[in-house]
Amino acid sequence: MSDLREKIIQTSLELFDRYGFHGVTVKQIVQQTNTSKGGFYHHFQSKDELLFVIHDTFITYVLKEAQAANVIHSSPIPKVQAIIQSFVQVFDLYKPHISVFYQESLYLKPAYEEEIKGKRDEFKRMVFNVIAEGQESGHFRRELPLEITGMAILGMVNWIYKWYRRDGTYTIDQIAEVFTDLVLHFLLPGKEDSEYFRHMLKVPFFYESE
Amino acid sequence: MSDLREKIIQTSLELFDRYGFHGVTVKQIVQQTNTSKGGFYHHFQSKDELLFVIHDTFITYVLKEAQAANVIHSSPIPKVQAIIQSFVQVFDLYKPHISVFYQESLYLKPAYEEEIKGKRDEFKRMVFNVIAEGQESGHFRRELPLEITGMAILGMVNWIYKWYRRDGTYTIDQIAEVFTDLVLHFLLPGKEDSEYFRHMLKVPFFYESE
DNA sequence: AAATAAAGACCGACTGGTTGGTCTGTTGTA
DNA sequence: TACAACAGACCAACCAGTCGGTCTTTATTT
Repeated sequence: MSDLREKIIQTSLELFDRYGFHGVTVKQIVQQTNTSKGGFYHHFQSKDELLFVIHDTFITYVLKEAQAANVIHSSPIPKVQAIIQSFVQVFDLYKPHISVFYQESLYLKPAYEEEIKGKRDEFKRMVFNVIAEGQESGHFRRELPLEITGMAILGMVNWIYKWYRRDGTYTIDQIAEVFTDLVLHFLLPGKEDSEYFRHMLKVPFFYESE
Repeated sequence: MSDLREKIIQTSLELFDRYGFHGVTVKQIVQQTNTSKGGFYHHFQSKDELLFVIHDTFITYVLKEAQAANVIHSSPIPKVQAIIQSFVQVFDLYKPHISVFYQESLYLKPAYEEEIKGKRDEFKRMVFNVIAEGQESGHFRRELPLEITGMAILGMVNWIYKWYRRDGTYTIDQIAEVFTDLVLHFLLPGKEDSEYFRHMLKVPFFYESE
């Protein structure tokens, strides 16, 4: 495959990450890449297609990782660990992709958007399934509403793109460890929750009273 | 104060929420609002100022709420409860504002950006402080790295704007209850952690071995 | 109270600069 | 010779913002 194509993607990624998709012109991209409009449009049908390609390479990768983690393990607990682990680590590998993914997905043309949405939903479904399995098998707290708990997990991980820096205090692996710890702490049933309930004004709605 | 100004903001909010800041032209805004370019630019210096106003009304509100919650309670646990509660509820009140806030903040002009950043950082600092207090007083697990834990909480809550719908399965109050439960479950030391550690491959780096 | 002045609110045709994309080439190479 | 890879001048569309002007409300003077 062409060398220029990859170079254009890399350059665009850096520019989009800093200035946003709409803050970068095709002219800027080709100048920064040392090529021309002709070069650009030889490899991409449009600026929108470039946006799609960036989205797609990222979500495809994440999906594959999750599927792998899902197959390797059988018990819900290691599954959750593996999925969170690999999911968090993606933010080190694909940070610029991810920024674009979450900031600019609104601007994907309908045809592109549909394809991305399909893969994104499949990933979400996988995460939810693992939690549901754990609840059914009794490993995880049954009283937790699946939807809310699942989105809480996706949220805390996804948000990483807003604050993670390679030269920050903690490595991506350390972050993954802490996140796994946090998630397991609220998923696993813990003894009597007396200490917890003592500080609550009322019993939360989702606790089965029986 | 003028009625038109508010009407413009409301219309813009709906349009930005659906099509993004760059997907909406001033012309569209004034047509949808039944006014004119003149009407628009009489109330706003620029399209960018409108973007700033939306950012500012939201973050100012959140900050005030957090400060109130901070003052009312003295013990860390009710503080955390109150802050999460009010923070989550904001997503019902200000959903479109928040979408714009997180999707388009990249496009704020430097002067505007600085002002927003100041308030946003102050809010973040407050959340972190509450956790730190709880750790010092022994209410919360000391081994958790403040930075990562804090960002996990901010992440799970902030992400709500991506999935919350008023006509969804759960009300915003129910979501707030579950989130409070999740957070307290990973903050509070409770359960001896044997059940948890049994499933870990190794002791996480942040556990003080003492 | 009437007349007049001044200020504020709003209108909409117009513009200057920008931008994604095109098109006609040119170069290298198999 | 044929074709892919790239160059770069060019264009039509679009868009934020302007500006001279109108209408309405408020303030000031007579």
